[in-house]
Amino acid sequence: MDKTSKKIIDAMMEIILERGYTGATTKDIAERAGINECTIFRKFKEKKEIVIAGMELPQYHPNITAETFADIKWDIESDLKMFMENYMKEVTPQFVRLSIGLRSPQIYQQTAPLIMDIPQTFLHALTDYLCEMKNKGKIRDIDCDAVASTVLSATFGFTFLSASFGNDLFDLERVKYIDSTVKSIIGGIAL
Amino acid sequence: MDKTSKKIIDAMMEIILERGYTGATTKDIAERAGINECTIFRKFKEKKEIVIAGMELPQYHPNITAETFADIKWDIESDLKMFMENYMKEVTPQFVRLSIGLRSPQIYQQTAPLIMDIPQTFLHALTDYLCEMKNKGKIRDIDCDAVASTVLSATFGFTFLSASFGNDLFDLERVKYIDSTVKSIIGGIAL
DNA sequence: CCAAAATGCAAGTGTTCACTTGCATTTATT
DNA sequence: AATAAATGCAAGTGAACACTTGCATTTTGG
Repeated sequence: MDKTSKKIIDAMMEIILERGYTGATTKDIAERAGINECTIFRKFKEKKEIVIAGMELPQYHPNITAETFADIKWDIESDLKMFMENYMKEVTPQFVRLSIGLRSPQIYQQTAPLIMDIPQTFLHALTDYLCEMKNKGKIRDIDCDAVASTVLSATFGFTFLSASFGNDLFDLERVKYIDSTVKSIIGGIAL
Repeated sequence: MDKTSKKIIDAMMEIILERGYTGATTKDIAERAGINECTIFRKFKEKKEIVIAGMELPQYHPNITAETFADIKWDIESDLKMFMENYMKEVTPQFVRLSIGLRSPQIYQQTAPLIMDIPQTFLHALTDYLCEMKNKGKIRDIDCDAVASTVLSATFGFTFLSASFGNDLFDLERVKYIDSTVKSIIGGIAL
């Protein structure tokens, strides 16, 4: 990846964050990248391609793979926390806001698979983990798919709502949220 | 609200669902509404106004108020289910997809408060409920804010992810998800 | 039936946008 | 130093878009 292309991608991503995909005009991109507008089209066939190329950079594509959740201790509390923490470490508020911009209908077809990949990886890893824990007899006889869905939704939901509405909605730190969520799901809130 | 304005709003909302706000051109809107383009501007000062007017219609604005969650039985299991079910009844997949379109930067400033209002109402109602349950000695001595945040996130997360990715992500019915989530949070999954 | 209001129709305006072209200049490679 | 590749510059193109105007026609309400 040459420097010029990188500058173009960076500028595009910055502006998508601020004003969305359609709000990112090639003129603006060129200005922010400090290059000439026509250079954009020497590097990329069309505007769309900038985003697609950008999403392939690790910088703009949270590195969530099976290995992200490999540090398992076979202790349900610390492991669930690890799952949630490692997800939130990769899926930053900035990426969430960016991914909203990447949902622009003009590019969604191309970006959707890459966006969906993240929850999917989380879900599979967690489901596998819970099943193993069940087999080991370390947790109750639960529906692993369903519980994994709950943890994913709780993790994604908090991440998304925090990124969208900031402290206007939640009056709660990430660490405290994870701690409380894990405790509830493990120990329950009933008497 | 006269019939013509309603037709314009309906057409606009339909197209936003399909192609987003910027993808909804006034020409398209007029065509789908079966009226002339210039009529749009006789009814609305500018394109933005169509969306704003639309969001004030109950049809396009989930009716989530304190009363939505008023049917409390003071039984933690059925009440939590009620909270989640009533949220999901109002916040349909269609509204979620629409609300993604309503995040277009050109209109987000106006639409954001109306969108944020929904999780906020849920959160307040649930926090109040949990505190009362705690005072009644019907649940453990939990952090009500934190647990309410977990339930909101789990509810919103599932709704949003389902609406976004459909069955490609979750292989799970709404009812089953709610049931499993509530059971986990109440009873825990630990031995 | 009549007047007023609403809508249609057709044409147009000015702007913005993605994308192009031809040529001059800079930068990198050998 | 010579050559080739990358970039700048300036101007432009054609299309699409939000929004307008003037006038004819239809619909509505008293």
